[in-house]
Amino acid sequence: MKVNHTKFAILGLLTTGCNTGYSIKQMIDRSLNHFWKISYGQIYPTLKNLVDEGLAIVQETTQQGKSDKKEYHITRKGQQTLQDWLQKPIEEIPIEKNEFILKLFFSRHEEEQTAIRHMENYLEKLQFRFDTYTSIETMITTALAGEEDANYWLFTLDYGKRTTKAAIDWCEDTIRKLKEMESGK
Amino acid sequence: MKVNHTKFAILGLLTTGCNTGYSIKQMIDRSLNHFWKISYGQIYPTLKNLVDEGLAIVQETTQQGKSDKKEYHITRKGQQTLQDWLQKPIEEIPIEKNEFILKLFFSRHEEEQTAIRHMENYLEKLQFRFDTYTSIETMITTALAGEEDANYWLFTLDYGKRTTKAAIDWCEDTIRKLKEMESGK
DNA sequence: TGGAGCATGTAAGATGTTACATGATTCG
DNA sequence: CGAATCATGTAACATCTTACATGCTCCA
Repeated sequence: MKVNHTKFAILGLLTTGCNTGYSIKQMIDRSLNHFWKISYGQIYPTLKNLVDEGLAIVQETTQQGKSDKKEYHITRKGQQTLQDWLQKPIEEIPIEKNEFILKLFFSRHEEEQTAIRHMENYLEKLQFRFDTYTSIETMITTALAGEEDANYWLFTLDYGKRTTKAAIDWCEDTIRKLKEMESGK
Repeated sequence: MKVNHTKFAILGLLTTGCNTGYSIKQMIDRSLNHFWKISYGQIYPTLKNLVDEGLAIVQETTQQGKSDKKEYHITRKGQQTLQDWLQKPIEEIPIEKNEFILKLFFSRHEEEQTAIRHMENYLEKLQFRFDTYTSIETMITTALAGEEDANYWLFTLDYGKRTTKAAIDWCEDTIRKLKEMESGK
């Protein structure tokens, strides 16, 4: 029995004030981006499915002038479904498919110089990511102090920050080791 | 232009002494498991493609008694292709799709008690993973001291250990915070 | 007037998993 | 003798990405 987590991600987002496909996508890109991502190609069909299954309802707003807009709202049945999913503990820790680490694994076929350059490139990206997390954190702490969700959002961000920090430290140490390997030849 | 990393993972494994679909799968499950995984449903067709593209050759061993066994070996062209891929720096850090963090994000719909239980379950799994890394590390350090690949394998393991350790620390701290939230109600 | 943002959607293809089918050997 | 391990493979399905198509509003 396999569950479609994407469906639940969208169902969950309907409870956070996002109620159009567009705003769901935005929320994902801005806040869930470090542990989940979904494309429009999944969002719109899934939204339709949710309505078909009675987990959400849609109100089509065909306003004057303005283009069509579909507002989705979670139903009681949808809330129950979300609850059930939340209650269920996860079975396995996910495996992060990491192209960079994969390349590193085979790097004896490369020169140390190249490996070092790639490592520095990766480090830069990690630092950028860390800074992004920090600024989102500041934003949540200041702007959403009262929001009920805020605590949990901060937990997930903290997770992102800590694992990224660990990766940054690893990068720095590994660059050092690679430089030693190179000079010790 | 999208590259099929799986193809390169298999090509790379052909250079580490794995030369049957079965042994490739084993290596993936035992050593690449923390940053890459591939099912048989991908391995065998990919191996066939590699041969079609001239990146590998196959020697069919139809031994007496024993069942068929296909030994794959990388060709010079395959080595070049692997090299080219290794040279190319990655464009983006991967996003780890994490079901657990996704659930946590929506956890205000749950009771703290439940969240704590889930957290403890996750922590346990992380600790198990960490221990696995440690034992693989010991194995590589003792058994493969001379192996050319060993250094790079240890780097990737260190990455796994450090990020897992960071996640463990985060778990412990977050459990503490959740307990405070609960008692402070 | 042109670009950014708001807004919805689909079709084709890439990618990956699961379940199934088969059969030999080895070890307890 | 039965279970585990070695060994290869496919078909159906699930999942996800990319490219495309459309059209509005607001602002510089």
